[in-house]
Amino acid sequence: MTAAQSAIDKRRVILEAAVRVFARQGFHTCRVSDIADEAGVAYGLVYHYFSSKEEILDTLFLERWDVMLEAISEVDASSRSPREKLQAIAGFIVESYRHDPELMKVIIVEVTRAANTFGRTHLAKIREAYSQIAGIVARAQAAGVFRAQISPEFAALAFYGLIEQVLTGWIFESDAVGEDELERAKGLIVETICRGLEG
Amino acid sequence: MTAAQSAIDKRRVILEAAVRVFARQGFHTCRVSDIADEAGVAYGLVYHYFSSKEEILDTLFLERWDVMLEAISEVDASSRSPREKLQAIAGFIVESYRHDPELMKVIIVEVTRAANTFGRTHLAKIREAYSQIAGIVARAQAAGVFRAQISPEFAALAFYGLIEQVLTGWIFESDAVGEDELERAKGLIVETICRGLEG
Amino acid sequence: MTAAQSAIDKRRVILEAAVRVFARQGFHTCRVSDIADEAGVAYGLVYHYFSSKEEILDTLFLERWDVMLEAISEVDASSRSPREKLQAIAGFIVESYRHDPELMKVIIVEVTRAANTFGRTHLAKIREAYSQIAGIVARAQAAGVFRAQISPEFAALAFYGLIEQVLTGWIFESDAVGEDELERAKGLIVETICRGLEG
Amino acid sequence: MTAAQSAIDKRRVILEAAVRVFARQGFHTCRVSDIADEAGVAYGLVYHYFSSKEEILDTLFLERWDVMLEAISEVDASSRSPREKLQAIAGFIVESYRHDPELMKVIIVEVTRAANTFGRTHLAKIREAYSQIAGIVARAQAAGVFRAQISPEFAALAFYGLIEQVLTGWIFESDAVGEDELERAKGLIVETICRGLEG
DNA sequence: CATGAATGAGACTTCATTCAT
DNA sequence: TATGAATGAAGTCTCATTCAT
Repeated sequence: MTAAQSAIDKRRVILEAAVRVFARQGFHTCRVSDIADEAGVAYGLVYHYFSSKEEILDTLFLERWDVMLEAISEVDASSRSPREKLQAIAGFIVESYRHDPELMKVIIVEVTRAANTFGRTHLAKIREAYSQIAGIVARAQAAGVFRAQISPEFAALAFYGLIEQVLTGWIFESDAVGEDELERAKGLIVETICRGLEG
Repeated sequence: MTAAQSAIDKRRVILEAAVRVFARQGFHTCRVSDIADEAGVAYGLVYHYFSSKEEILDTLFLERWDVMLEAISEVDASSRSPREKLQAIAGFIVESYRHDPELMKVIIVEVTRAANTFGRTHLAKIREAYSQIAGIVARAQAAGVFRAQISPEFAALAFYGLIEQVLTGWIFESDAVGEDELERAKGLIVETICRGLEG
Repeated sequence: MTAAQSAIDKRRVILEAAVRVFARQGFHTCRVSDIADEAGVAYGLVYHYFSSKEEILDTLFLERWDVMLEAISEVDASSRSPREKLQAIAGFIVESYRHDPELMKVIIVEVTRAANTFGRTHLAKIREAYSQIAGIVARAQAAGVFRAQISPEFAALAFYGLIEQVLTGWIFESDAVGEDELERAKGLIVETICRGLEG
Repeated sequence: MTAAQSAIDKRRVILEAAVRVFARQGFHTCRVSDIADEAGVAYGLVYHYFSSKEEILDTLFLERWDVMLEAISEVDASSRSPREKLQAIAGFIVESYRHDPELMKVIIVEVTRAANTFGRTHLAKIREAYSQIAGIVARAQAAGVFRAQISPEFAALAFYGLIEQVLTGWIFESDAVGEDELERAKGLIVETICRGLEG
């Protein structure tokens, strides 16, 4: 292993430690030293790789959010039906939670729902996701597959708000969420948003 | 004015000042002295009426949330159709925002979306609202008006998540929200949740 | 009962409440409002009768200490033998503790042993007691009843230090002190100081 | 000098500064910033080494008290006569005062005589000293060197109370205590407690 | 790269005391 | 006399960040 690789590794070790610490204690409650301890590195090293505690959270958010934006783009570019596209997006987010619940908890609880602090900072980035979803809806409406009564922007808010609320529910449920519940939710999200309660 | 009234007034003055300060600066960013200054009272008087900064926020939340829970109960007890009930609830919340946007901002941003701090504290209270909404859905399903595919709990999350996301959007929109947009949203919320995008 | 008597009573009620509160919580730890609550009077009334929290303690100490100084004077003026005089003084102090342990606790713990704060304030008054005792010893030495090797001032410190340590031991013993132990101590104090351990 | 040594030094510098500040202003009256200023270090460094102002006092007390307990143990283990043992203990304490009067002032005034606060915290530790002294007396009684009339526990209280009162007298005497007075006291303490005033 | 000692601004909370009624 | 609301100064502790080694 080269020295450069080691450096990259340490940076990654700190990021992964930060996920666990943020998930456990919350961004505001934890101290930088908690992250250093969890990573098993010295106090000051965190500041060698990141300029502030905030930058760590920013990095975690942006890395993951970009992955999601790309996933949404790919979905949108595919030849699926509108409903299948929403299905794929919901599925991707639920899978993200299944794969790394701690990271998703941090991103939702500390960023997208922390509307006044980090949410505000990343508002533009968050809205990119809404825009893409709105684009899917808009084209579905143009194609006559979705009705035009509900504006694409409103639809995007509704779709994303629903997903976020479901994830938040899981995050703060005392019990771990079962595999089958995760699987079922994927379908229900889209069923609800596309067909409604009255069905 | 009696002394007792004056006391109640000062307490109210502090609460209303806190709404403005929390809305403007955020709960964590503001200092207790900011609240005292905004209320035009001495520092210590805040602690005469409240045991901590947290208790002020708790008070604001509980006062307002109880009003909402009662409103939901009344709606539920009425003889409206399920859809009209959801319509009335969405309408009530939107009206709350129209009437006092700063208070609603504080409650949503600092409590219900601050999932890790105050949201956690008031989880049980917040879930009471979900439960009542779920009850409306459940009875609608039993009556065959709503389809049974989507569980009442999931439906409640979806309904409330949608509303919260719309309000959050308004809260962080740079422009003030127009009267007609508020009015239109009341209908769209229920239309979306009941009929879906495909409608 | 006249109005003037009522006023005197209230003052006394506050003093007696203060004894209980000081004994229970300590002078520094208790708040003026604790005293008011214990006395069943309004907050501000305490300041009607006393200019400060300190003055309450001063009053308690001076009232009781003057009684003791007078008792010592009377003993000294009597025609008893030196040893009987010391015996009478030790007996008086032990009886004071038996009669009102809370008041004695306050005076010892919060004043005479609080050497840096109130002890300092009342140093002169406390030394009056030492002086009187030293006088008894000095005259006993002049009369050849006590040996001259130990200076009267040193003897007074020894005598009073012994008594105070015994009382302090009782005060912080978890169990209440038995009647017979109190009675026995009266004799032991003087036996120890007059005859020594080697006897 | 290594970094580790430097760290230890700073901790010691703070402790020694605390002794001077506590002796001069008293524990409750001084501020943590006074200690930092006296030590010539930044405010926060005090909290780097100690978790609270209390812990500083605790450390000072325990360090010194343990030295004394050990000295008493050594004395007790020696082959001296009972009276010589008491003489050695009294001598050790008086020497402690001669060597570092400020530290002794802090320990007596702020801990052993602060019966309601730190004295209470360290009651068990303080009583260890009484117990050891009582042990010396008990064995002297068993050997027939001391008379059995006075219980060992009472004798220990008397002995320690006498010493503490003498030291307290010195501490609050306006003039510094002369070398010869210190020397003379060593003998008088034991002479008084062993032979009594009547001699 | 790595360490962790050192810095110091900042905020909450307490509570003795005053004063209008 | 009596009340208790109102005042505001003061002090502890936290912790992000810097820096010498």
